[in-house]
Amino acid sequence: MKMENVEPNGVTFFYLIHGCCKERLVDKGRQLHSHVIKNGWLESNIFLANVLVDFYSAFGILVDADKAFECIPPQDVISWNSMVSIYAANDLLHEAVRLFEEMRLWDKHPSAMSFVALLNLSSRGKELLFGKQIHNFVIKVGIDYGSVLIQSALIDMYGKNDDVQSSIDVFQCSHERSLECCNSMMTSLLHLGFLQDVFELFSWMVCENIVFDEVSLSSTIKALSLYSSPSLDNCCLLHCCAIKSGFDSDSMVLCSLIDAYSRSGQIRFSQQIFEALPSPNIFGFTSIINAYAQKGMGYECLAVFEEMIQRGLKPDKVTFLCILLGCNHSGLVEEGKMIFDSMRTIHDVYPDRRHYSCMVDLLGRAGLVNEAEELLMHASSEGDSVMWSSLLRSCRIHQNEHVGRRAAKRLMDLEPEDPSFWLQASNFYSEIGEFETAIYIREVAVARKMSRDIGYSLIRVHEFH
DNA sequence: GTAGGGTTAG
Repeated sequence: MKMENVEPNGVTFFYLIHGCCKERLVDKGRQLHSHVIKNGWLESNIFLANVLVDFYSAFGILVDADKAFECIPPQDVISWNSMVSIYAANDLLHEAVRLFEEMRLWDKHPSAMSFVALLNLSSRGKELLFGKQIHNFVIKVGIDYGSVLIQSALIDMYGKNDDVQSSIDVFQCSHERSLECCNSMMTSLLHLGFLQDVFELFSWMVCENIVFDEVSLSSTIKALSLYSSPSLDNCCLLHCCAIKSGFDSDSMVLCSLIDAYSRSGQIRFSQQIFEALPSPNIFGFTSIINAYAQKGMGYECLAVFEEMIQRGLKPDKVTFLCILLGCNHSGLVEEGKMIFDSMRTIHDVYPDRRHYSCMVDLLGRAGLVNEAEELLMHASSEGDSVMWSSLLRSCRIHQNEHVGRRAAKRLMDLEPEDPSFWLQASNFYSEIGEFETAIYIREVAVARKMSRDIGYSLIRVHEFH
């Protein structure tokens, strides 16, 4: 749209660049940037400069965000905070800390947001000590200690660093009634596996008339899913809750419901939810593929995957892992091989350990033990104990003595301290009739387990060759 | 007349 008789200025461009950020228009934003430079607005308008930093960071173009930041003549606290957040989001801990230090040298006073950015950094980087230092620093400086933002960032930081008690302590001293703190507490509890507490917190919110949102609800549904077998009643209860509160069109809520229903054994409800999704995204597709995979419905996984491709969605590592699991649980060997090969060749997704592990299992179960071993060696020169253990199991089932010996040896080399792998190796040797070796390995395993349990070595353990 | 921001899936 062209504006007539109105001369656009810095403020106009501020809104335009903001819009490009929201609408994901990277090229347009770049054009606007050069326009801003030509007009010499950057030096006189800190708002404009700051929105450019955010624009580049929203697209992950760190280099240009950095350049835009350097162009701002006197950066203000917002510019600094944006850069610290960007470094934090890109896991550049040292750069973020360096910038924070620099900011203090320049005598720019950190705001609550500065601390939130640093706390997020320690959450992401699992830096508990650093997080505690920031916590103490916040108390010392006394800036906005009571703010909901800082409280919820602290609850999250302790939760992500597995320190549940500190997380609860902060929550109990915080604005307990704030949605932000409740949600952070719920995600921490969920992350740490305190599922019952997630339900209790949710009930408490309802009783206290704290209006929950889609994050609280999806966390609660997720907690339900993680129960070994959620009851259908509870799934329906939370589903009704979603409908009543108007969150039944939220993608996150619906994905957790797909998961919860399938785990409760009611895959048809998962199907219904998926089919009713107005425009399923990659999460929706992967949720239903995962549900089918867990139920051993391999062909359904493949059909949904096909539909996903036809809609132009790009599958990622998680999607492929779910499809391969589906093929594995249904014994679809050729299909699994085809999908696995297509990851790299067609979809430009590189398989990691989990995909290789799934394929080793798939091939091994099908009796293609040599092929499985070849793939395992290809995954990494070492392989890992899970893959070797799965291969050894396949060798036992399909009586492949040759590969089995190698797998047993590798497994014991990789896990000298884990008796369960040694017992598996021992069972393999009994299976192929080498009872002496089987007994020897079992004795070593038992001795090691005992010495580990007792705390010191009772029996001199000889290396097995 | 213009801003940054907590939790967030498969």
